[in-house]
Amino acid sequence: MATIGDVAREAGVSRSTVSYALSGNRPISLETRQRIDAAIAKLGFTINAGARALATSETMVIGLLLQFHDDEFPPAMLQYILAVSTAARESGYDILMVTDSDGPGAVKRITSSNMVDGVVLLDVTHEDPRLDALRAARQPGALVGLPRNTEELDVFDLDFGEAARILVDHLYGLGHQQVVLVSPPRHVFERGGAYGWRFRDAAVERAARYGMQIYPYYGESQQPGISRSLNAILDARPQATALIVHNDASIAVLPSVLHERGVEVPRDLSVVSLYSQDFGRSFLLPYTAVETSPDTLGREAVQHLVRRMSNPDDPVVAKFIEPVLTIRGSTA
Amino acid sequence: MATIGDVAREAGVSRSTVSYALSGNRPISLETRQRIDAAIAKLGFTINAGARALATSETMVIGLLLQFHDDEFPPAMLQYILAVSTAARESGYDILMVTDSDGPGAVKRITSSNMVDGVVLLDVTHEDPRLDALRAARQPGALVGLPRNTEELDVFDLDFGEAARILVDHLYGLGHQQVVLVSPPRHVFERGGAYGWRFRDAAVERAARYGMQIYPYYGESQQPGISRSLNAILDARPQATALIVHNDASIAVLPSVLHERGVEVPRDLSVVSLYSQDFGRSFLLPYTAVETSPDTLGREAVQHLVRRMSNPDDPVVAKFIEPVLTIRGSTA
DNA sequence: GTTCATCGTCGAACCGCTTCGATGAATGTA
DNA sequence: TACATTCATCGAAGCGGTTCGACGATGAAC
Repeated sequence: MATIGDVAREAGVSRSTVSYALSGNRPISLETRQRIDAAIAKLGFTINAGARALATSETMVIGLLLQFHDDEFPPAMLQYILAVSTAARESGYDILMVTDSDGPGAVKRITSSNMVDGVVLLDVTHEDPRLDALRAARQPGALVGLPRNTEELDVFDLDFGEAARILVDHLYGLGHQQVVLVSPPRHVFERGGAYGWRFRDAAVERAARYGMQIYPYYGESQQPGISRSLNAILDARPQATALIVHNDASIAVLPSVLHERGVEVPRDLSVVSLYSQDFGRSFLLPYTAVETSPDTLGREAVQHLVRRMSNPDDPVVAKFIEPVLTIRGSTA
Repeated sequence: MATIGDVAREAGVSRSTVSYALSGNRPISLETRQRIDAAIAKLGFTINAGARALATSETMVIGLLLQFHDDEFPPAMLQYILAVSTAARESGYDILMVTDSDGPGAVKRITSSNMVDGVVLLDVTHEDPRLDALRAARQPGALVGLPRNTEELDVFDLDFGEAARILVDHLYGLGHQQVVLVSPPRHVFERGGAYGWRFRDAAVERAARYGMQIYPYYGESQQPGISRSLNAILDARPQATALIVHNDASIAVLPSVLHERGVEVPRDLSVVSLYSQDFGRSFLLPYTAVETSPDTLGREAVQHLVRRMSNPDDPVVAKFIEPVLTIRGSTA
């Protein structure tokens, strides 16, 4: 493999000159630059990323930390992964994807060994054990999901409270008085997935203000439990005229459950939910829903992370992206 | 950040001694080792991965190359990603996940800059343009998916031909004579996704041998086209008594399509397919199917890759994992 | 015709770690 | 007692880059 030294020799200049030509950090005469370019082409030289990282203390790699919990619906996660990866590449970074079950250990490992310049944490919980490790790290981080303590950390999430209010308002506007809410599985709440209660509490509060009846339930995450629980919920509340589903796994199977029950939307039941456009397309979900925008979220997280790498002392940001309602005609 | 030099000073030994203590490459006296351990603990030293990589020419990182095509069903891909990531970590490697739309460029970039010790290519096509880049690389690669030319390359895939034969045999054994086959979308074939025709050709050949009628169709990859095409296919072949679905997107929506048509499985129609257990669980698929084993495949690919890194001259391997039929009672 | 910048280039030091060869001490052998 | 081994450690060189300070050559300013 050709090194910068080989290029230098071939071009008849010093190594530092080649380096400057490569980085553009100092002026180089046109003629020298051309000789260097020719040498690079001739030798097929590519800069050694590791050596550059050692010299510059910049790896141009971002760590992406995620875990697959049993209580989560994998397809939903993929959209974040892809968004982060794409956004990173646009900023010149590569992605080191880490799925260790030991989250804090993984954060520690990749930060303290200097494998990455920064870290994106997906699916952050209320008391996320990874955060201490992240705070102790030299590298900055960006969180997707809202922890209890956001000190020193940049967080990005959907405004679930507002999402809930938008959906409740929408149903209230149509005259619904009895509403069932399907939340994420109980286990998500226990784990500290704050989006669960942020949404639920806001929905309950808003419904109460309107004098609506709202009946919250936990969903399930694995078949056949998902269908079973949906059926049980619907059986339990026959008088409800609307359903709010805040759970990817449940919404994905809802069409077949409703079909099986002979329930027609929106004639017999109005349905609203939260999911991304892509997710809805994969599963043919025809419901009026708040867009969860994993692509925007992933991209924002990466962009802010990259910015913070160069400006470590910028004020911390907490960005809650605004939920947008997409009307798909599943309410009446 | 503490370096190995700091540790050496703290422990009162030379840097090389610390290095040997860390790697175990030379004997170190118990007493010295303890002093070094104490120093490491006191300073919170972690080895710098970049520097080590530069010195050893081993990054302990594996590149994972994948792309999301519009004609693919994203949830299926995730299982491979997870399997590769987990297996890699078990062997002490991290994963650099690259989703560039320019596949060959991505391979070139991460290999020639020495960012990785090896590469796993997912979803390899018949004439995959990434293979030339891979062959030109110093690092070995492992392919998931079967290209036309496997020279110099280790490949891993399901034995799709055998899978087709197993399914056809199964249907034939039950007395079916008219069978509809839903293949991957046409676009997958055009792109060179060989699993499409490997399966189809074997199924057709086998059916012919038995004197069965088999009607192959392309599926679709995006809703609402998936449901529409399934309906069109079923309309076109009312006399068929069995359905073979070789397409993740189609099988995922099949339950609701059949339900909508009032078709009961297996009373009105027998259905067999190919998908992994996890996939089936996410989507509650009740069909007798061949297990696609993405976890086995991903793990095998990584393990062989790791082996090849240390033994570059081992003979090339092409491993086709044996399809296993899981009976779920969707045939009669 | 000096003096000063500016431009383009070079050499050397450094980033943090590994590894080779050398060295001195301890041990075993004749 | 002398010599050969083995053990534990050290110093220096090297991995492939970047960057700082210096320096000669130009050209501009006075």
